[in-house]
Amino acid sequence: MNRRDKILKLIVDHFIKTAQPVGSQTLLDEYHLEYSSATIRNEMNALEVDGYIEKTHTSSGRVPSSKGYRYYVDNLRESSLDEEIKHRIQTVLDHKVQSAEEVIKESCEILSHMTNLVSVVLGPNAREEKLVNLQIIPIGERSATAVFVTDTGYVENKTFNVSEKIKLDDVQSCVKLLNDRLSGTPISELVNKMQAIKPLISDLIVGHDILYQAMLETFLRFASDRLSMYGRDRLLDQPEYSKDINKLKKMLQMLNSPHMIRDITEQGTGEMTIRIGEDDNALDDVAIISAKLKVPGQKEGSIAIVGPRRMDYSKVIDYLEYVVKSIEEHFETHNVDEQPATKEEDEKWKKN
Amino acid sequence: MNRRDKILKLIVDHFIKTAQPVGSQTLLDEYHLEYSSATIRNEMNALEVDGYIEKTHTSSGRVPSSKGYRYYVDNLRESSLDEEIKHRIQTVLDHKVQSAEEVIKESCEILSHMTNLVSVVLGPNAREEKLVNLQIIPIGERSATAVFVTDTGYVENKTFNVSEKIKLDDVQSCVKLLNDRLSGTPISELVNKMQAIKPLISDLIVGHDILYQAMLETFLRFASDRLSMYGRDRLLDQPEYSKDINKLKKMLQMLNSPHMIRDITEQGTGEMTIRIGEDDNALDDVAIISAKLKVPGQKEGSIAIVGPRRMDYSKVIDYLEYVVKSIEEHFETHNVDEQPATKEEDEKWKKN
DNA sequence: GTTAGCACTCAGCAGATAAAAGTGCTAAAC
DNA sequence: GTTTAGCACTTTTATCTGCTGAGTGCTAAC
Repeated sequence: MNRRDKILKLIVDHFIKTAQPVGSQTLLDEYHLEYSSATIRNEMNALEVDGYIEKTHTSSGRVPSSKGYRYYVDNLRESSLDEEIKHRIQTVLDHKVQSAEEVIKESCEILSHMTNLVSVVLGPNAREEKLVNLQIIPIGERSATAVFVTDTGYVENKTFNVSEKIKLDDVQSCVKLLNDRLSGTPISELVNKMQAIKPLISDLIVGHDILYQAMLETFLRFASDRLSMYGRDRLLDQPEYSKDINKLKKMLQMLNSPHMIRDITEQGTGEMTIRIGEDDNALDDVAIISAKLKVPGQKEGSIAIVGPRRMDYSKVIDYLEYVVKSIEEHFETHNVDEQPATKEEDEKWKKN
Repeated sequence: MNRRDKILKLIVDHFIKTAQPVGSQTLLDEYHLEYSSATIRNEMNALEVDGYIEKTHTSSGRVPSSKGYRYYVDNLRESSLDEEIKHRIQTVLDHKVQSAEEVIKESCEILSHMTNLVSVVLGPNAREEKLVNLQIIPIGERSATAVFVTDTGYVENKTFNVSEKIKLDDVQSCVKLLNDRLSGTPISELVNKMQAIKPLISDLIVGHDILYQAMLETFLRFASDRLSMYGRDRLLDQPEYSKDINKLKKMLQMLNSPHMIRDITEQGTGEMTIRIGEDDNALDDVAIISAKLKVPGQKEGSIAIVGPRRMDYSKVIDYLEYVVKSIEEHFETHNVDEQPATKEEDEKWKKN
């Protein structure tokens, strides 16, 4: 590894650990480098010019930029799998009586616990679920129910109040428009598409915002029904959030937002997608590491780790990869429903 | 209402609204009282001597004490039911297709939303559920599973690792002790009883803390399976928590703790129990308003509102009462399974 | 190309000071 | 015997000031 890369790696490593901007002297003191702080400063300057690191103010230490993290993830990180995660996951898998759902749940809890980040699961089946039909049914003078039906037969509904009287014909044409445009849309794309349609609805009908809002909320409920999160409270232990409640609020909002389902689902080409928020982006100071999860007999699901950009990528990526692989292998080789006990296990039970 | 009460009421009212200590001048300015600030000060002094209000420091305004809140709740508050909550709950109840569980869920979401506090439900059936049997089953050299079974047939298990080898005999006698002592215990009392037994176990077995911890965690999972919470994130909007993350952490911890189930369940004589934390108490700066919920055909459940002591008691109590009563009446008069449509409703459907 | 040295920047912290919001007490007014 | 005006006193909070430490960038020498 060349010197510049080495320095970038150390900066990212150190910042991940301390959450403090890192300076040339600190780096020298901490890692006993064989060149002077001035040299490091020169390299840092170059790294900054190229956009890998940033300063928080003119005379501060450096902080990795989004680009810097990206480069780190792609080229600099070293793998880090320890025995503990292996052992804990193995314990879960050894425990035969559990369903796939339970195994996934427990694994994600371990994942969250060991990374101190939030883990999110989009259950199998849900990833490719499509909207089939949408209805708005008046159930009184001033209230109506929005109903969503998906191709897996799932129904979600939400009753809402309308403040003014809305014309039934308008509602009908609005529903027709929505069905024409949205039928067959996978739920992961639904929010995007709905946003695109919004102006069309607003032309069509008075009080469109109430209608639109209601549908969005129905969808939100719909989404959160198939999205499980573990370890949300652990965010409080991350210094970026414990020092700035507003950041925490923003983070929680985004975890609850209907866009979450898309962010988890939207995969790159590989098995694992690493999304690092850009400063100008909605993701902001957030990183999402998500992986596909294939369990035989079920459609594809996803597991993701969500946290601040300053996360231990090496650890998170390797842990997540290990967990997903372990679960997949487990369910490929074992048949969940009829579980033949191994000789070894038989003996243990007899001892009892 | 005598003058002292009036002043106490205003202090509590104002503090609930602003979360700031309230002084004599503020009170005068804000509420145009017909006596001077000096008189108010005298009364405040008396109220402080009697323990209804406190100072945060020598020359600060006053803050209601636990006793003050209590008195306020019992004697001073005025009922406050607005149309909005009635309307929103009614909308939920009008929507006939929903099960009791769904109705309760939606109502609690409304409750949380309109009070900006957390609402907690202990589902019907769960309140009187009793532990029947407890087992610890070794499933390998270094791991074991704790299993809980209740009288409703519910089973919860948790696999855990042991760091040292624990003798099987010890485990057995430990399990026996636990079963002897705990069988038939309602889940609400389980944590208390377990705590009492802890020293006995520690005499009995090496590595007892791991075992005890595992059982506690099993129970925690058990408890959280039957406890639903709504609006946890709204705590962030309460100034007491948005200014002091540690308080927030403590609050979340207590919401997650296995004691929660007891705090929600432990009822006084009436339908509604109002628990206001004492300073020296574990509840600390927390108030819990909980109500029994009886739905025909199911055992008793509970709905509770949890938040900082500084909460709008008038609103919370009346809202909660209204919601519980509405749900109960709804399920008393309506048979959920076969729903005869009223004439009025018939017509609405035909119009469609 | 590397590094020692130096001038410069800026956040953060410690005091100092002043203002604001309170209290308690006393003595006069009602 | 209350009530209240007035005043001295206390404490928090905000603002300014100066100082320190961690950092940078640049230049000149190695």
